[in-house]
Amino acid sequence: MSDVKGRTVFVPPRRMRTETDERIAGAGLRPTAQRSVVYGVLLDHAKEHPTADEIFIQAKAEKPEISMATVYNCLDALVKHHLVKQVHLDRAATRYCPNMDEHAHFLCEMCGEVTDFEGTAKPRTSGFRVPRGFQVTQTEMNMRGVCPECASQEGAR
Amino acid sequence: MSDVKGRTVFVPPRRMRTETDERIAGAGLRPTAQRSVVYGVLLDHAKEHPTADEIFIQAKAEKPEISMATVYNCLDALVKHHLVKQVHLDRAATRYCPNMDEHAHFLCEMCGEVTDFEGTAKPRTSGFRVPRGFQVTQTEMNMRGVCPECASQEGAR
DNA sequence: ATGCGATTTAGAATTATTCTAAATCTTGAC
DNA sequence: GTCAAGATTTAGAATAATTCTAAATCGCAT
Repeated sequence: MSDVKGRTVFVPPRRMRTETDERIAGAGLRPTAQRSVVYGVLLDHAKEHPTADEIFIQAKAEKPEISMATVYNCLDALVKHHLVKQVHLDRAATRYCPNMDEHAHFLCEMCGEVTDFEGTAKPRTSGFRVPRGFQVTQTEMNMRGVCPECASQEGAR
Repeated sequence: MSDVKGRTVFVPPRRMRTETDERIAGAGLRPTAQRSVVYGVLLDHAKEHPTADEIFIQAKAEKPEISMATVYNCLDALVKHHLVKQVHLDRAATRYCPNMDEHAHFLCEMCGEVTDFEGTAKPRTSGFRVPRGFQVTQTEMNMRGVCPECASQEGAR
């Protein structure tokens, strides 16, 4: 491993390039190049809550051989290992979210953008009665309405 | 309108048979036979949160000429007029819920059953920060875990 | 070096849903 | 009541997202 002048240079194997691989490995998954790219793309675009399709396009830019099936495989693996959440707000394509802190999702019904709202909802304090015997392992709060950008456009008309 | 003996008999037109039509009309929709059947089926099976497919099968039993497209049309109309809610808990077929009281949905990850949990979650008190400028018109709380039946089966093994 | 299970891949298959265009129904004007 | 106009329904085709399949490839453990 050396450059043209003969000096030894550290060329990190793609698989160790970033923190992504450590997180993938830490979750008990083999950190393959594809998983790394997919997770990386998702982390870079967390705000946008991209769909598999959108992730595929970005991933392809970094790694042209990647296939759609692999994007789905990787996303499934990441979801199973709790690095990523699926977001289902309507019947449109599933969106993916790498923010594992508890938060709500807000869907703007005018522009379709999804925004994270920070906070937590303990089943107990949320205002819902959890009947005896039900074991709740995950809660998810979704809201819909109009985002500030769309609201101001509305007002302007 | 009379029976074989010549006596006058009240044969209610299908469209006025039940309260369903009044509710449909009340929501500003023309109460057609199909809408009535679809809404009726949904009300009768509210607990099961049926899919369009399941509703189609039941509706077909009552009205054999009904088509799948019509079931979708009717459901869309009912949703638009706030008589029915769509439930999207995962990528599986959309489920429909005629319970318009605020409530949470619980999905059992073992058997797939959906259960309603009563309660309310005001966006403000829910524990989530709604940033200034966002207008929230609807909130929905979803939980997942194990239902009592599945939990006891688990324990028994 | 070699074999084995895990992963990736292209493309086919599936599934839920939406679209299309024609037929039918309903309503309101006359 | 009759008729036109618009709404609704219908069968079937089309679409979109996802899953499946079987073969190729990878990468670790021997």
